[in-house]
Amino acid sequence: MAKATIEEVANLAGVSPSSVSRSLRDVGGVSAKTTERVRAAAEQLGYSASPAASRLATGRTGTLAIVMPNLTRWFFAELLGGVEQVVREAGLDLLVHNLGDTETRQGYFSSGLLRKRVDGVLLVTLALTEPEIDALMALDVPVCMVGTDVESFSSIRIDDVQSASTAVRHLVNLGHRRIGLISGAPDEPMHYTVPVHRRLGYRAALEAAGIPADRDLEVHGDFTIRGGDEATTQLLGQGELPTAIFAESDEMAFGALRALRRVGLQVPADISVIGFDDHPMAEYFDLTTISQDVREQGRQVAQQLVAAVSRPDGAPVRRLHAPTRLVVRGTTAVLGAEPRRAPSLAGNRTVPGQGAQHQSPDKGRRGSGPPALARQSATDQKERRGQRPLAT
Amino acid sequence: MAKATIEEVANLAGVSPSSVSRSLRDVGGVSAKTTERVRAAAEQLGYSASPAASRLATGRTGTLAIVMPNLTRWFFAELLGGVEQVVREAGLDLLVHNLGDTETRQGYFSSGLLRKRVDGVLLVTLALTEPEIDALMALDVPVCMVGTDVESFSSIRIDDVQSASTAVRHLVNLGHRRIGLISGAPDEPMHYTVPVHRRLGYRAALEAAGIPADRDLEVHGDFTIRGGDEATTQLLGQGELPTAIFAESDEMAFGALRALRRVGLQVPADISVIGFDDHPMAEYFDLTTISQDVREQGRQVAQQLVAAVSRPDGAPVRRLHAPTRLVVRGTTAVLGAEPRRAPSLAGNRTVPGQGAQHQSPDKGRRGSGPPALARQSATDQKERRGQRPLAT
DNA sequence: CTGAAAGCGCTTACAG
DNA sequence: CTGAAAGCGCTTACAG
Repeated sequence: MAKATIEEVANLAGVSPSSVSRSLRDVGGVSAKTTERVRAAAEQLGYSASPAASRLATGRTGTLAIVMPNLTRWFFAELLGGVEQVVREAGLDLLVHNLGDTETRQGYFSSGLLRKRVDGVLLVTLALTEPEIDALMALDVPVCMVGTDVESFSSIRIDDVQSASTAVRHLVNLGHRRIGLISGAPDEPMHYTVPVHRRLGYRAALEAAGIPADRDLEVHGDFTIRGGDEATTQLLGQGELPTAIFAESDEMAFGALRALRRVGLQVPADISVIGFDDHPMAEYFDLTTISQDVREQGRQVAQQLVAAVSRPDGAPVRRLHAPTRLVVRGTTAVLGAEPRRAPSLAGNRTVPGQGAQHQSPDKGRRGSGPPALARQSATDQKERRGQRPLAT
Repeated sequence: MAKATIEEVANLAGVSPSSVSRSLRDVGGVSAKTTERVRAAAEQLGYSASPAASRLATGRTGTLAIVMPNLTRWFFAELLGGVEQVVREAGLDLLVHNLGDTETRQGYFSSGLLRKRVDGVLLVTLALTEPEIDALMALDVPVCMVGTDVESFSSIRIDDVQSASTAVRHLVNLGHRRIGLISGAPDEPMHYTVPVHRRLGYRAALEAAGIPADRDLEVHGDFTIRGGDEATTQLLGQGELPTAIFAESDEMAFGALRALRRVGLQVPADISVIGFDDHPMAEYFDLTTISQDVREQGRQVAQQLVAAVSRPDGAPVRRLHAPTRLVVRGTTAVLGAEPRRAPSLAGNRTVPGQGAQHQSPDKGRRGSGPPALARQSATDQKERRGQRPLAT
């Protein structure tokens, strides 16, 4: 029953397969009466067209692929959630490919694993090499990217440089001048651009504030909790302590908080910490951070790809910037301020992190909390003034 | 070039399409010389067979689908990681379907979204209704399940009842008798069985210890941090305090820790907390918990499905049990023991949680830490003796 | 070992 | 509006 063919439906309805095909796809050119009869017959037989046969006949696969370097880390899982939703609602299939290790990536794009198999490809935080770009273009289908971009393809990404600058400027505005950086691994095989850009933002903000660079304050944390912990320990082990730390990801910031607690340093009384991402646990730790709506980025890039796929003439290359915003919580404070206050679970204040090209309609998680406390102070004012983008 | 057909390859190699097809698929019955010529021609043209055409001709799609109620929560992302790896290595495509909301689930299985589209289906923590089971069987392809099971399909799952009992027994063995339960939502639309089973295990362990049930000690936490926080607050607001809490997930345990800290209760000096899952953050919080290797479960069930798919005669139904183990960290202690020790980051002791049917070969994350400290004590001894499974 | 031919189940000009 | 026919690009008995 589940295996009914178009011919069986045609026989039952007393029409030709052509009419069945036309009726079921709503392409018009069929009388209402025929359509009705076909619908009934199809329903009765539980018929749905064989995707393989349709694909062969039309040349369109009705399938998109998302290619990611990781499936389990928060960013990637969240992004996948947004993408899947849009793709499903568009009635397309979504293939998931994980390029977790270098071997898998090696030759992946030229291997023909995608060839003739998908109508469009979504690349996530992959910095492409020239041969990889060529192989993708040879696929002759729309390609969109998240988190990175190249000349030929559409993309969506946050401005990592600006956003990192905003984070560091927040610390500077609080009076900090000795600010440590915990960066992701700079030389790993996937060529992530994120650590490079966030470091640039860090340095730019320092320079703009007239603070001389000190390479001893830049340590590596591998984007993990453990890495952040170890990097912080390294930071604390060398000469004069920093009064603030910027971690390029919240997970590294968590590690930093642990390392600081272990040696008895109070946050933010002794040292301020700011992260990046607004990971679900960031609120738990009352962590000041740069927030980005990853799920929304997934939705938007998926919409873009879905639209591109249905255009016979190639879609124009569009480069979207997703907004970020500074979320001030309890782990940052004025340099040398009075001892710690009681930890506050509510009361996040949010400030736009950069020129927002569009505003996310989804405020879900945050919106469900208690109303923000009004914590106005001179510090806040200073912070707000500091929000003008740096000329980078 | 990427669009070469089998005919073009045949022409270039000077053979028939039949020979090309046979050569490229290694089915034998072709001379070495022909194979060689075909390989060269295919390579030169960058040829790979059109999946749509192959599928139509063979009736096999080379595709598996994984159907999940959620993509972003840790458990699901981790499982997907394990599944994707095995499926990719088997040379099959993986389609991801998210049944996040009730509407999407409504009619999903009968909708024909899977029909003629996949060679096998993986269902994750979905408690199926009878109509859903029927619709799946009508698909006439192998179906495997994770976390739940039904008569007709193969599955892998941990023993939630036994494992929850192990958790509560751990508390009982430490002298606790007034033990609160933070359970997941019992009546949500997805019909998760996990909260039901873990609650059964909780009650069974209490009963086996001769501790009378007290329904006031059972509260709901929605499987989220916030839910765990609120549930704990509820628990603290009613009469005599519990001396220990079992949270049915680590995330709810995190929420509990936060609520306890907020009211100034010391863990474990004033109150013990045990979670469930061994979430990546559990180690961070030094949380005693029940550990399961979710990625390995994904690998195993994927292997099972891959094997079933390649068997023309249906594969036998097999029900695997994945092991769990009690991981004793710093949030549980003997009732009324001396005040808190310094928090320890290393030094987890692990004890088998239940009769392990197979042993996970992957000890990755845990193995990379510092060597375990020897923290032998009377408590440990008691705990070890307590590991015999309850007759549930 | 090799190839001609039929067939998989659709879609889509084309003719009426 | 409707249908016969060709074609999408493979695979696989079948005959040699």
